[in-house]
Amino acid sequence: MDAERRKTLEATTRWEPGAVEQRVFRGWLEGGYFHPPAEGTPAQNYSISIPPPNVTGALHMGHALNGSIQDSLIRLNRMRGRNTLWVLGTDHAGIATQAVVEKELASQGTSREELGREKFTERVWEWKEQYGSTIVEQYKRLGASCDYDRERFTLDEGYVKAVHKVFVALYEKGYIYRGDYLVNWDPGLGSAISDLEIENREVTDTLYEIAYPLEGGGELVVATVRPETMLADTAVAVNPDDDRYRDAVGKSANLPLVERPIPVIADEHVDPEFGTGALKITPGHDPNDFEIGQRHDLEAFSVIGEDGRITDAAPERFRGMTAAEAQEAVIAELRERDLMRSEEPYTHSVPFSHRSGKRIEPLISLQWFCRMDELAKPAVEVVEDGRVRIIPDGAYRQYMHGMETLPPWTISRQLWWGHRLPVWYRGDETYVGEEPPEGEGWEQDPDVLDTWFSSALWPFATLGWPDTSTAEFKAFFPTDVLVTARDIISLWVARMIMTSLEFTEQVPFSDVYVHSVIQAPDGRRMSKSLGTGIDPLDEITEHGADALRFGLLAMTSTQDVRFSQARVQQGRDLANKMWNASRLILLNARDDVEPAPRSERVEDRWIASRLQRAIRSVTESVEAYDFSHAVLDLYEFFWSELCDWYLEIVKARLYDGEDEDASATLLWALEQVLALAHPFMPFVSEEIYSYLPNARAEALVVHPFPEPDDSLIDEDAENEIGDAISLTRALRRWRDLAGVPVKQVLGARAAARPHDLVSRLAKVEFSEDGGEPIATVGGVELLPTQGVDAKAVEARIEERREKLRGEVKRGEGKLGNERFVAKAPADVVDAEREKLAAYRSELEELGG
RNA sequence: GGGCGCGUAGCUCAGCGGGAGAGCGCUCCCCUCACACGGGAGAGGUCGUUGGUUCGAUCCCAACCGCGCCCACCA
Repeated sequence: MDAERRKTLEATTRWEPGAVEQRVFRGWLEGGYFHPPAEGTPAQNYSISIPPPNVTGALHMGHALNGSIQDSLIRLNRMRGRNTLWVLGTDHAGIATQAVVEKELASQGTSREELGREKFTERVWEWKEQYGSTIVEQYKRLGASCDYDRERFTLDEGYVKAVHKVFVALYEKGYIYRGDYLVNWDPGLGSAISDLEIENREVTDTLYEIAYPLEGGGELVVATVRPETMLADTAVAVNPDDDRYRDAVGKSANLPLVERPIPVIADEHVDPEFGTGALKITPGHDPNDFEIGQRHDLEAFSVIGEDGRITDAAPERFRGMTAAEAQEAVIAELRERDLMRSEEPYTHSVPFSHRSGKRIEPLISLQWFCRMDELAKPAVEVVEDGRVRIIPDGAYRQYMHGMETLPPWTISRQLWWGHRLPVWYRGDETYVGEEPPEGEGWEQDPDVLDTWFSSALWPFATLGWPDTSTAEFKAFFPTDVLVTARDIISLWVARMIMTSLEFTEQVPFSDVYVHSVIQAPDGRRMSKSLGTGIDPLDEITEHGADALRFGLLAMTSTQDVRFSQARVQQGRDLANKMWNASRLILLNARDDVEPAPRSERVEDRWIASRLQRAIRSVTESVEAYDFSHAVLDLYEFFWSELCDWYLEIVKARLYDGEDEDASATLLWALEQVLALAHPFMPFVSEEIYSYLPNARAEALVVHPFPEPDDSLIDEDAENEIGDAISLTRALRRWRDLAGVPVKQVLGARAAARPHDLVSRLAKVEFSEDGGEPIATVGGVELLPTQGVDAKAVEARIEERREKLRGEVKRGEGKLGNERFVAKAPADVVDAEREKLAAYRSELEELGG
């Protein structure tokens, strides 16, 4: 180490992530470590495609956790020498992006309509060029080792080809079709949306009971919260087993206000217990009614149009009203004609658009759909037979559950930003093809595809598909693992599996790891609009990327978790600890020794052995996607075993400068533990690594990941040092309770002299001096010493005796139980006997 | 309504058949030449309730009480 760097190391007594992280990251980029050659086979290589963030997005806590996990896996495998690719890219996010740009236009006093479609999409592209890389830059701050030279976008040229090919192929198979069906109309967006983009909210409406006069006298009373939709009623349904209405079935009712006869039908769906047991059927505005209508061959039409106004299908006097106005008018007329039977407040859940937040208006609309059943079947099979593993179990069950019923997917959107449907019309003709049709007069369908349609192709479309001969596709597809959160299992994960099987005949990834959703500290959803969001970039600025990564990994589990600032601080503290422990080693170790575990001294064998166990447990945890234990085991080893014990033990030998073993062992252990930590805390570990003498690799990012070496496991050394640690702690406890000042050396005597470290760390001086001991701690007799508070000593001893009496009693009771001795496993009984014996002898040592 | 999961130290969470753990917080002592983002010592829990299985249950089973999520929605 040159003098300049040495000075820096000496002067920097705290890990200061800010400037260092940026510098280290530049070094990685310049080294080209994130940009693997497209060579080798998918089996040899390791690859992950990132769940593409929205171009409009900013890094939130979910991305930060998601990225931390993927980066840990990517770095681990890169260090294992595999050709490793983390595919980066962004999603064009139709609705979100269009909304952002429209907002910008509004502030400039213009609008999408004013610009026209072509100009508008140009503006969106401009916006994308200018701001689209924001989130990508934010991933860099997290330390994400994505391949920034292979960034993809769901609307780039090659990707468009993939989308068209898939659309056309599914159309030709008959899975994709166009038709008039009931869809979820989002009035805020002015577009149809899919079932998966809906959330249900509790709403209090008024439940109206309305009388429908029956043919030949009498009436049927139906209940509804949307009286205006009665204008589109095509039947009244009752349960076939409902005696009350047996006679009515088959008759016809007169639809009030419209004065149109509608049949009374019997259908299982009707719950006789609810309301009056009679249900008005409106196939044009209610999903259940739509189904019932299909079963009974009823006409389906909407009286509320896409513009939210009453259509010509309704009686003239209502036409052109908004739905709300129509509701008032309908209610007024019903009251006037004395057909309103009751009005009660009613709380129920109602669909709202995830996108615009507006209440969904189900209505009949001409849209494109994709049937899912055929695609779903193989996607269930590959998960059942283990070709795709979904971890943890809960997520597996959710996946399976979600696949049970898959209604057709509405794939067309009435937007301008996105993949335009490869569909052209001319008069009654429809042309579907990857290229525009020949001839005059064709008009392309104005709609674009649901963003998830293109996302569903992500793992293979990003690698060159439909061209399966690209080097990237051949080297990296299928990918290894998909890392995501629970909320998009059905929306995205399932569809990727479906399309991949359909078009590449391979699974897109062999593992799906589903991680926690991070909630706000108070347990609510973390969201900007609720004001509960915590910005990961603030955490990075304040505590460093390593701290945030550690914290998030330590938090995550198989269920949702609350964000814990304390865990991030724990990560920050660990980074600082790593930095400082390394300073101690690097500034004092000899640089003329070969880093290697030395076996002369028991404590050197001990740390080597403990390190192997740490490597094993950390490795096993990551491989099982148990990041929290991986990172906490690393913490425990580093802080407690390496720093608190080993460094304190070897310090003197290190300062001494003569001892080669201490330097060799320490430098070796440091290199190993830095490598072990690197996937999780890449910045500190890389920075420290740059100071190592005799470093094995040009950078830690490509240093071999440590593998546990069983030949270094030394149980004798572990026992010996373990005993010494226990004794040291017992002596320190005694000292504290007896009020002996920290600096006061205690005189002591022991039959078998304990390890030197006890003497030094517990400040005890062993001698052969005679004299009556004032206390016995773990076989060590403590001699009278200045500063001992005799009363405290006696109190403490009595306290211990009391505890021992209790333990002895407990042990005797247990062993006195014949059934325990007879039925419990022998080793359990033996252990109980040993414990009892130990307690008895210690109690005796303390004088009863 | 169906499915999944959770109730363990003041807080956030591990543990899941043989004597309760971590981080933070709290108390006491220490600015000891790597680190006060530090070191040493400690207090704190009838492991939601009630039954059951077992020699033994925080851990398995059942019921109940709270809480969360997902799916389907009885108008």
